Amino acid sequence: MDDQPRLMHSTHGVGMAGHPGLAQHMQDGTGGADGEGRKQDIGDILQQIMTITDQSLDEAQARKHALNCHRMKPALFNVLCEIKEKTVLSIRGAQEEEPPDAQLMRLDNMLLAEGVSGPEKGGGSAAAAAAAAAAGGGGSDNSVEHSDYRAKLSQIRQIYHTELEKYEQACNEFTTHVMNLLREQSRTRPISPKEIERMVGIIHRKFSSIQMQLKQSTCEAVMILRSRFLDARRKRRNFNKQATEILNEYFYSHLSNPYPSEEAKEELGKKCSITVSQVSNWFGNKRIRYKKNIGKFQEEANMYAAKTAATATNVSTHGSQANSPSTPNSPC
DNA sequence: GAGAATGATTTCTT
DNA sequence: AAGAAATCATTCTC
Repeated sequence: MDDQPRLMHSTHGVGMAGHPGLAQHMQDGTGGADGEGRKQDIGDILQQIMTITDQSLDEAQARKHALNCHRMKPALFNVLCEIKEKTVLSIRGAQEEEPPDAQLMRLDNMLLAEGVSGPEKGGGSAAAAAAAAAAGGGGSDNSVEHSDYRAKLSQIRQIYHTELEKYEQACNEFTTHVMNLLREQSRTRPISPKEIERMVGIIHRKFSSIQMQLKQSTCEAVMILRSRFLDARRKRRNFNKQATEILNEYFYSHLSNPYPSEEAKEELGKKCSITVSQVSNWFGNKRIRYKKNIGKFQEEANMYAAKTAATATNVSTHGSQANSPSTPNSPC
């Protein structure tokens, strides 16, 4: 009770000193002359506001309505909003730090690159393709591993998207809810649209930090998956005997120029169930190793020369073209 | 288990 | 960009 005059006085003081809105309202009233009467008016309103909680619900409701309809209400509301705005801003100014979204961008880029976010490319990302190409080796095993990778990646993708959607939905729902609540409350307490906007911003930041966590853990999951599959690239497996045979046959039958064309590489790759780059690797290795130690490979060279010669004879005798190399034999 | 063989990767050259 | 050369990392063979 003792407080109220002080409070009224101080509010009044602020209103007069710092808030032209109320001052103006107070001055351009209908009668004009008696400032004392206006002060009394505002004092009454504040008194009513302060005591509203002591009243019964019905009384309060009626009082609330009366206050809402009061001609001074908009002015008072504006003043209170301004006071609040000033105090809140001075408090917030210090604690409001803009989180660096560089990390968020990095995460987004990575998720996009890994094919987790963004359009689905038949479940296969660049990483999956790389894993497939790198794993190479025995056809069936490789494809099993590859599909395993793809399945796991799409699982991660699916979880990521459902979670993201859930967060977005929750964020929207919560924002709408809070906005409605604040709008509703702004009828009885000083909440400016600006403040509602700021509150929405805060909610969005909170939710985006949750999203960031989701993105981070998704990235981690992809990295683990990726490392499991891509680290297996060094876990090479030797080509099967038949593939090595086919490659050697080509190599020794083209010993004078062991550089298969792109088409020849593709054909060899198909025959051996390996990729074109694996064919290139094989020929690269073979050329350099042969050149380094021709003597060591002499026996092998002779063997394949005999073999291709035999095949050629067989072909010419039977008039069949099956199994013949793409280029005529040229024994060294 | 040591060393050879081999497929893949990296770096340099053409 | 393709290939040579060096090197790495794994697998095979003894």
